[in-house]
Amino acid sequence: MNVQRSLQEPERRLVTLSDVAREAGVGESTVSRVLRNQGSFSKATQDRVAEAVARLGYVPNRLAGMLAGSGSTAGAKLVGIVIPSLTNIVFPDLLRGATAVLDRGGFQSVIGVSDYDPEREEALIGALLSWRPAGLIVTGLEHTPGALARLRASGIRIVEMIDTDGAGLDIVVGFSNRAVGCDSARHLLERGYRRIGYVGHDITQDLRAAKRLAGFCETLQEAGCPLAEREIASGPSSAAAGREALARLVARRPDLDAVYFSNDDMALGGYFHCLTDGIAVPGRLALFGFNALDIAAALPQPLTTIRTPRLEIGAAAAERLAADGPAETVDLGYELIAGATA
Amino acid sequence: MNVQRSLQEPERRLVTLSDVAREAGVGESTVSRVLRNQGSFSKATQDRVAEAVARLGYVPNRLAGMLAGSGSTAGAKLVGIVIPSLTNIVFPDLLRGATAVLDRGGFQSVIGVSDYDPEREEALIGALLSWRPAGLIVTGLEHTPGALARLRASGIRIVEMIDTDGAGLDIVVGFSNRAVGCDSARHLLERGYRRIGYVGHDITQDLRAAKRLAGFCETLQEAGCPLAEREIASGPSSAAAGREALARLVARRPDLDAVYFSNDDMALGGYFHCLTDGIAVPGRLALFGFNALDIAAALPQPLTTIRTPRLEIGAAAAERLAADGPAETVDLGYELIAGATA
DNA sequence: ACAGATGTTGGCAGCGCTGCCAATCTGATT
DNA sequence: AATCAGATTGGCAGCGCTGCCAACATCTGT
Repeated sequence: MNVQRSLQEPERRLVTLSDVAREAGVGESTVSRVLRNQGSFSKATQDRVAEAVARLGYVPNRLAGMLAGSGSTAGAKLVGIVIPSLTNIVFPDLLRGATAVLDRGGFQSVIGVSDYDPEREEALIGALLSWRPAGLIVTGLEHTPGALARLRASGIRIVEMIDTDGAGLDIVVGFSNRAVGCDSARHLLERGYRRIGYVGHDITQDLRAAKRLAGFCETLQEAGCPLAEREIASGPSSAAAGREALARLVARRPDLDAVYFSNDDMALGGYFHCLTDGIAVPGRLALFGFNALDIAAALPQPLTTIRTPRLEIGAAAAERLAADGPAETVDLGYELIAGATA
Repeated sequence: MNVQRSLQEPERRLVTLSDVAREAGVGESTVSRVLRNQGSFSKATQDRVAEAVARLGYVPNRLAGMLAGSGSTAGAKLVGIVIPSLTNIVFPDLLRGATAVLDRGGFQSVIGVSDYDPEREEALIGALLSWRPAGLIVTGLEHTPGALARLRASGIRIVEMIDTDGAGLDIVVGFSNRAVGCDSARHLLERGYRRIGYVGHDITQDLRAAKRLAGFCETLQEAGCPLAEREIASGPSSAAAGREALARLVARRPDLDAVYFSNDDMALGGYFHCLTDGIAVPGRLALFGFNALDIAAALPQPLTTIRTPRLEIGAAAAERLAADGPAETVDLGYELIAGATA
């Protein structure tokens, strides 16, 4: 009850496990066992420890615990997660899916955001590795040589999320962006659209979008109906960028009858442009997005788009990380949402 | 160059600092100094250490470093951040602002997401405290008694973000949600709207929205023009929820001339309902949001809303955490964006 | 009554690193 | 040549906890 001392002492020493042991009149290892609910101890001991903990306001020191426990079976219950951005809802969703599973398994997760910068990703991987995590979840298959080397050398479980178009290091969970592009093209072709354009954002930043576009173009090509025109907005994807880019595109090519967007953010902006300029959708111009944002379904005309299993990917990544199965690629697929815009 | 051993040994031991010391032919402390670029050492030594590190593929163990360094000046360069959600863009923005500053200061951040659950927040605070962080950034001023007790007992710097309407523990950075509500009401009143309704989401989850509404209602009341009607959607805010809720509201009260939304997500849904049903905005019905989402500015009619300095709040929170100034409340204000919908 | 299970407990050596201090070396100063 | 400040270095004791092992205590069945 007396916390006065904190006012006097220059550096109040924090309560440690051995303080608790002394207070409870038991050994340190006993306290440790009780706190981790591991091994055996009597009910009486448990109560005395619990009391002592409460009385002293003891907070275990995870740093020490993980250090001491490292190298053994229990090991560090910790995983690192690297994502490129937090502003695109895709990544928070992946995070939610992963942390839900991880939390349940008693894992702590440490997150790094690379801002789509490969160099920064490499640095983050180094930083996260220095936490000695049980595993690492990263985004995409493309990494700097340095990052790849570190990941390989780490000897821990690595999960690469989202993209299955290419070779992974260990475990890969996602879907084929390339196939998404193909299916999107097929959908437009089936509906009779022939003068098809593309509106995207800076593709050097977003390799997955590039893969979708590649699949899209290829399918159009095979159908003898190549992509008519493309308009790339500089900078990251956003509704504003999509709106402006579509405006430029239709100004240049008024004959287009359908536009494929790099994602729903861009497509929403495109849709708003059509509303503003009185371009009939899909009569005059069809719009096709990617990601199935919640908001895209609430538009006056629900957007035609692709739903990706983001939470499921995050969850599957986390599950694979905890289990120790073989290296494998898990394709969770996607779903074409036939809205009212294409 | 030979990594064969990993194939033989059951548990390959990780390279440690003393391995590096041996390889470089120097003492452990020397390696430590070089790696942290602290204290003095010759260029020659530095090079030899760097080589040894590269040759061995050494990755420092942060866990050990922080444990050993704890209690001293350098201490743990670590902060914990607790936010209620990742799906509402507000929080990723706060995070971005904070981590940008924190990274620059050499801090690592560990993030916890409470899902708007106070109990879960308390648990997260406990978990983060066990990392022995230099400080903690939490969201809002309302916490469970248990959480408050832990925060107080921790003895570390605490920053509460976003909300300045109430008493904080230590440092508070944000703006007055109440004032936002008042200003929003004033704007509508000035423009001549008199039959004003409210569309919100589950307010028990979002205390800040409740404060805005309180300020809003009070100002209307003072103007002798009380809130005419309100419609609350269950669950979290979303465009779909806003759309449906507004539909219900106008069905019940077709006489309303303006609607205040709990935030832009909801307002966007409301706007879409108006487009769908041919309700003229703002002629027949004015719409007012909150948060100034990017997408709200790209609508055919830019949404009238409130821009909040999210990045700045995160950054200011991080700065205050690192510095050790006095406890204070920092009001970063907000900006009314007069769009075309109200 | 006694060996052998089973349950409970404490001691102590690390985990890998940093802080502190003493040792050594360098060059400049007297 | 002696002295000294400053630069450079290594040794070692922890940081707070967990894993391992030995020491008991208690309970079986014969």
